[in-house]
Amino acid sequence: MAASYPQLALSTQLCLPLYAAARGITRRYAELLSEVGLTYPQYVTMLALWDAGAPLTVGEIGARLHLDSGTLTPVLKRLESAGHVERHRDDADERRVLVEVTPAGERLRDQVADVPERAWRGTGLGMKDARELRRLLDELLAGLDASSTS
Amino acid sequence: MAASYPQLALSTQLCLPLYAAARGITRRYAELLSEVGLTYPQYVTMLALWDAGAPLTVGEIGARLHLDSGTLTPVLKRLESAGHVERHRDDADERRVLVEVTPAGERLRDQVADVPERAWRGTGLGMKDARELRRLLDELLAGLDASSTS
DNA sequence: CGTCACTATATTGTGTACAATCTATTTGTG
DNA sequence: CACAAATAGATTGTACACAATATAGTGACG
Repeated sequence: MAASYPQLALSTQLCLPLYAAARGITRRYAELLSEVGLTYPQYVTMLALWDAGAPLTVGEIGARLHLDSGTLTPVLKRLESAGHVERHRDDADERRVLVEVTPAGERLRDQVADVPERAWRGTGLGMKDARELRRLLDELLAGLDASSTS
Repeated sequence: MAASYPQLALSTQLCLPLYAAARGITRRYAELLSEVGLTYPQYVTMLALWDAGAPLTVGEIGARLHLDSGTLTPVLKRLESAGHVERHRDDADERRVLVEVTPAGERLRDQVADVPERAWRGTGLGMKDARELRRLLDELLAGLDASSTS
């Protein structure tokens, strides 16, 4: 008879709900964002830029979103051809590329201002649970960063 | 002066930590799974099949993992060509495809038995926090399912 | 017994993710 | 200053995700 492997049982896994919940909420955002022609990764990239209020390098965006240039470069190129951002080499350091929000990209902000509320509405997650979830995820992220760096 | 859009501030977003944490833990699993030649989606597919202890249809796997055939079909084909599963049309209903774990796929179970523990080690997430995180994610998943169905 | 709505899976096309590698700069260090 | 090591992005190749569509099989109803 085969061993039971309780540590592999689907019902005890934490990674699967995390994986499924992330895709689930991302899918919901994506439906709302398609109205303005943005994908979810494009949206969070814009969030990072809007939030900074100043041009960011590719690396700085990557640090905020935990994404590398292999993912960001094509995302930024699509945002640029859509007219939401502009990219130019930094004169002070020609290795770096500065990404700047255009006026059109700034106007996009109005159009997505209600997306978070619409996306989370109906998930049944209360304010208190949302805060607790956020705390646990931040703790997990900090742990992941710490142990991958060392 | 531009409006401040507090609901779009990175620091208040819940979707971004969720997105980043899911990719972070998936990446860690992927590093460990590469030792046996599995990707993370291939691993969770095997988990579902091992867990069921009997052949599952593509749809049944999809229901457990919240994935559709567009994602699962290529994953299952790779698992099949690696010799971990076999796929055949269900005689009773030719629309369905039954996926069965091979003896080689069964042996794989031993080799990944310690992956969850190794993946979570060092994240600093205690047993209590892990349980709480699991509860919140399940609640979120239930909410997402409920509001997408209606 | 057709046939039409429904179901299960596969295919196609677009857009990520990410490891590995490449190229152009920059920054010590002697 | 020469030049090796380090850094910032871009490129390449593989593998998801998922919407939209296509295809094939099933079942209920007239």
